[in-house]
Amino acid sequence: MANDKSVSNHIHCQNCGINQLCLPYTLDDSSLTKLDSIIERKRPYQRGDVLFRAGDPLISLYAVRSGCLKSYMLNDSGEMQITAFHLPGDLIGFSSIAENSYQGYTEALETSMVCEIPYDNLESLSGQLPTLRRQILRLMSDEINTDKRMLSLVTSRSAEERLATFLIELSARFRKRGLSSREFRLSMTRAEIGNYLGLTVETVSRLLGKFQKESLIKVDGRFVSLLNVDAISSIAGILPIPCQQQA
Amino acid sequence: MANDKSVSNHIHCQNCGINQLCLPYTLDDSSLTKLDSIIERKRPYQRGDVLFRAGDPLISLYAVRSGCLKSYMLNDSGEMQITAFHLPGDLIGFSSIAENSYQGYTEALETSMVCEIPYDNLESLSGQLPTLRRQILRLMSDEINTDKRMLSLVTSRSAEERLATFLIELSARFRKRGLSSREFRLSMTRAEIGNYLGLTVETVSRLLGKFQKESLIKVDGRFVSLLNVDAISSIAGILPIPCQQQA
DNA sequence: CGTGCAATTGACGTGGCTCAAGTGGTGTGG
DNA sequence: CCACACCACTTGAGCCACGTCAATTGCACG
Repeated sequence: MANDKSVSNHIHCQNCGINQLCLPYTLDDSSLTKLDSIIERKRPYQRGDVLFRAGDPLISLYAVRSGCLKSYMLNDSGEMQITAFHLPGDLIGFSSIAENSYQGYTEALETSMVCEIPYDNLESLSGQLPTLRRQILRLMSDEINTDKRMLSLVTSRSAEERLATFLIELSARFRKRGLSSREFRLSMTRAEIGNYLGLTVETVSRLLGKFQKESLIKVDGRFVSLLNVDAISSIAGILPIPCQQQA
Repeated sequence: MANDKSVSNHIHCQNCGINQLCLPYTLDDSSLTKLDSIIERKRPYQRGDVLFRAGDPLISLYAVRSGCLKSYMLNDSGEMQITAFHLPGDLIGFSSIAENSYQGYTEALETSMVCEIPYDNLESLSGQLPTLRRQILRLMSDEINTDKRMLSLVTSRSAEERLATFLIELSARFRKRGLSSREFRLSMTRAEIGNYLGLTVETVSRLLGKFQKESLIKVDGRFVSLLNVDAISSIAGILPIPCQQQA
């Protein structure tokens, strides 16, 4: 409990299985060593543990090594709005740079390992390493893109389309990480999925049931198998016959 | 029509009225001169003119000098989803860095002047100028933040709350630019507002009428006056008594 | 003066929310 | 080992905010 110093000194970016999804991508050995030297690795976070809260001064960005976390904001009425689920390789905290303080909360959904990257060190290191600088920009740009696509999803698509998109994108993220894209375990509750997609728990539950009845997926609690990826994709808006309706 | 070379050589970042909202913020004179030297300024864009299209290779970021523009994406069915309205000082194109190609469309809503900032030049210049580098990160971080707040707005707030928030935020952006925050002209149509907020034209029109009937605003075509900013803010969710409901 | 788009307004339909009840799994304490 | 509490999840019934469809008006432009 009191032990808060770095553990697992044998873990380094150099031998991290997901480094090509993370900051190290494209870095040469010497740059990688420099980056590795500023990163701190701590004990795992347990379900419900909070990495940071809105208003806390920005100290570090976080890179997910293992597990799953959620980021959320609280509005003026204290209601939670989940803005992202984080998987291994994801970087957390970009939204906090502008104000130099965290703009929301990040919390572990299950036992998770994260790397802490002191922001000031990263900032000055990026001055020396052009590839690191470019990778930071790439990752931030990517987050902007993801947010815009998410915006498009929730402003104009039906509940069914949103959930199908959620499943397909989660599946794709697992594949990128070398995990099964056809069968996986949801780290988040139905309520959290609903909150993220702008739906209620009941709607999420009903739709998962519907998808199962239509043999698109198989659901067993938190475990999901995608039985008909093409059909789910087509519901998600990657339509097979998109321009059939005509003048 | 064919004249595509830089005009208005007398315009420089140094004497630009909105430079403290834009990239130059915090730059010293010598850095400012360097930045200014890589920026190109072209003829104004007219309503409907497109700056870039999804898929075009990323050449430049754009800074708005005057006017108003919209950014949008097209989904697989070809439907437009507006992701941002841009006012003077805004930077456009951050979402395109990751893939090195534009990820959506940007189009002028009215006659607009923009500064074109060749991305490769900006990238290498940012290696020499730490303040410029930090400002880019700040602006990108800010955009991520704005998108997350927008996400929160459309996933969980009612039509009335969304429109009120839209009016309040637009008002705040005008104030920042030294314009009236109480009376302004909308550059976008009702349909564009609705598209942005995830509502239909009809709903936007009805709500503007309702707000007017309640003496919160006065509407005359594209001209809007905010008569009761506090009341609109409170509808927007900046509630006067946010924690009154208790256990 | 006619054409066309933006905006308004009304009538109507419905997707997804709300409320409510019930089930199942899991951890805890007796 | 069981009893109980708690939480995640499911399922049904009813309702309402907002979308859809349609008609009308107003304004700008050629």
